[in-house]
Amino acid sequence: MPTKILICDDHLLFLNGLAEVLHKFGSDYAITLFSDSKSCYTYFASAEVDVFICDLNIDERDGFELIKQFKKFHPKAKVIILSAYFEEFLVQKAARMGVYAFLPKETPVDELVAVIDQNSVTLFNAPSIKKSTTPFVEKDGDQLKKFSLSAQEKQIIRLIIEGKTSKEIANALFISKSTVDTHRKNINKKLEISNSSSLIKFAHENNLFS
Amino acid sequence: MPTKILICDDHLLFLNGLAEVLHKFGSDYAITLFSDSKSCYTYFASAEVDVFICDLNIDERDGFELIKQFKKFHPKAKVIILSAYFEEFLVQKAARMGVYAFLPKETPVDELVAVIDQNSVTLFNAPSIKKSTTPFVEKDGDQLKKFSLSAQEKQIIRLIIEGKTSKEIANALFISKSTVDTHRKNINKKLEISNSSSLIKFAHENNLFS
DNA sequence: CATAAAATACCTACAAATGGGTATATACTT
DNA sequence: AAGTATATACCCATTTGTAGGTATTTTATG
Repeated sequence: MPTKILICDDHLLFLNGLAEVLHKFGSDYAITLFSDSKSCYTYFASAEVDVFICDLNIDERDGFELIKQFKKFHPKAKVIILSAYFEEFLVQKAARMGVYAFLPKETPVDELVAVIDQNSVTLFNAPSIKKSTTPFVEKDGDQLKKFSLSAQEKQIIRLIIEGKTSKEIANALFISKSTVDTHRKNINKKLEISNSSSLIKFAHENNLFS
Repeated sequence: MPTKILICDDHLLFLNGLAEVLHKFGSDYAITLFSDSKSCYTYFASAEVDVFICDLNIDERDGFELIKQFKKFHPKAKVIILSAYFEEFLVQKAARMGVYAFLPKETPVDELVAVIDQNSVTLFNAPSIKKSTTPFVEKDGDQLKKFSLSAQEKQIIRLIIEGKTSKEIANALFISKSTVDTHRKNINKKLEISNSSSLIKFAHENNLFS
């Protein structure tokens, strides 16, 4: 009996490519593909699935939400996240949700196949995962410590610098906009500033990013 | 004679998948793969390449730099960027560098194959790219410099970067706040952005000041 | 001179950010 | 056990920014 694999990723080239690669290098797989979360949702509500492979950003939506829904229908299926990002909080959240594996997209094919086929492996300590670099933290601890910004605050600063709005940051971090606003408030208070341009200026002057 | 394609992307699964898919759905291709920029660089310095497909973020490095080096050795080759991001300045920069196509990773396979095989098509107005409406690009590669900012606009950008509010800028320049708002509006329209963080990001990435 | 570009300024409306407060739960430290 | 820090989330009100429109004046350029 083939292993029923469901893959959802809005990057079509990746989606098609992954399917090809799994067919070629994998075992006996029956693979179903979706490039949008909606049709994917309606599918897994009515079909058998052994392994669910998905990205975290599918058509601007929360991949975790999709996984949560998926697990209602297939509590015993393996869920494998293939993500390009390795922020700590993403991995932690995935682990809390009972996700089977959190792998980077630069995972070798044979490793992915092994994760799909084998049942014993623990998957959150894959070698690739250790690369996870958090831009602010390791820098010059001195200058930053006097402002004592928390990890989450730094994370939010980074997203502000990238041009994200509070709403977008909330979605990216899976928290409420209210919480983002609270963090921004605290950040501004700590740094004694009153707008995001000054925040970015501060970040530049303190070499917060490479 | 096969089309010699060189692909560089640090997402191994994507890299392998893309190669498989091109072999299956494409024409006569000779495909070479690299997952890191260094070995890729040494390769294209000594081999023939017709089409160079790459990502913009390869092992934390600037894909543009890699492309620049590539074009020294293969000025006539097609360069195709497959990116997950469509920030305006990225597309602009790519066009200025003479990149042949800037496609999203969610491009259908047949479309990518068409871009590789055909020579007549202009590739910045591929259907997929229209999702991120880019007026410059549709008007051919020439008018890309058309985001020309006036002196006053640059002056205002400078003050925004310094953390000034519109009211403060108005006082500093002895003009009305309404006028400052109008300028900001025009700036955002020209740069196709919608908040000041993105403006600052743009300014830094294009070395407007420094 | 005529025309285009730039700079000026206002109106309306809505979105986003800021700053004050409160509140709960958790985690870590002393 | 008590205190501190952190993360979460909401209330309120105000300020700031964004985006559409229109319109006048100045400047530059062919």
